[in-house]
Amino acid sequence: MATPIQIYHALQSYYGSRDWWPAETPFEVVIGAILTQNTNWNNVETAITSLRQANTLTINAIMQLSQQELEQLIRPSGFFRQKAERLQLFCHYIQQHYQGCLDNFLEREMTLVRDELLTLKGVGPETADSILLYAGHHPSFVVDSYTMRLFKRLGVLTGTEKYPQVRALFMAQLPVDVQLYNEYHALIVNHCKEFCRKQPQCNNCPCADICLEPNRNIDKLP
DNA sequence: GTCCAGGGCCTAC
DNA sequence: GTAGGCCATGGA
Repeated sequence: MATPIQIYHALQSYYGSRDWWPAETPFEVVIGAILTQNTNWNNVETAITSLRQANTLTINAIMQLSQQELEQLIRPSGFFRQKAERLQLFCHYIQQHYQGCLDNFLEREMTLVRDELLTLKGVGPETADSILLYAGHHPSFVVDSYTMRLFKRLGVLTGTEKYPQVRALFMAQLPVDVQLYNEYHALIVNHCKEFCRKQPQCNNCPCADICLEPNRNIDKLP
C-alpha cells in the first residue's frame, strides 16, 4: 500500500505546487475556516466578498457590527446565524485576551494555541488546525472530509478512524514541515474537487484506478 | 425537486 | 462516549 509521503509526491508531481489558502491575511483565514464549515467554498467566497465590500474584514469591524448585520453579510455561506455568533465570539476573545492582535494569539507554542482554539465555541479540530497551519504557520496537519474520503479509497484509512487518530497518523509518517502540510492539504482538496466530488465511489472518475486499487501504481495519478 | 458542500454543537440514550 | 438531529444557502 502506498504511504502518505508517496501519495504526497504523486499528487504533487501531477498537480504541481499549490501554495495555498485562498486568503489575503491571517484573519481572513480565520473567517474562511469558520464560514466553510460544511459549506461549499463558492458560497464562502460570496460571503467574504460582501464582507470585503463592507470593509469589515478586521477584528474591530466584525465586533462593531450588530449580530444581525453580520448575519446578512455572511448569509450566502449558510448556517449564517451560528456562524455570525461564532465569528463575533472569536473576535471578542482576541480583543479581550490579546489586545485584538491575532498574531499575539497565534505566535506561541502550537499545542498551547491549539488547546485554546478548541475551547472556543464553533472551533472544532479541523477549524483549529486550519487556523494553526494557514494563519499561524504551525505544523498542524489538517484533516477534512476530503482527506477521509480519498485515503479511505486509497486503503490508508478504514473509514472508522476518528479525527485525532487520522491527524496523528499523518503527523507520525510525515516530516514536521509547515510547507509540506500546507501543500498536502491543498493537493487533497484540489484532487477531490476535480475528480472525486459527490461520488461515494470512484466509478466513472479519472482517479478510479488509484482510488479503488490500493496497490496500483501511484505514478499513474489521477 | 433532490443532493451535496473544506463542521461543530447539543441532546438523548 | 456516541449516534442522531440540527443549523441554511446556492449550485449541479
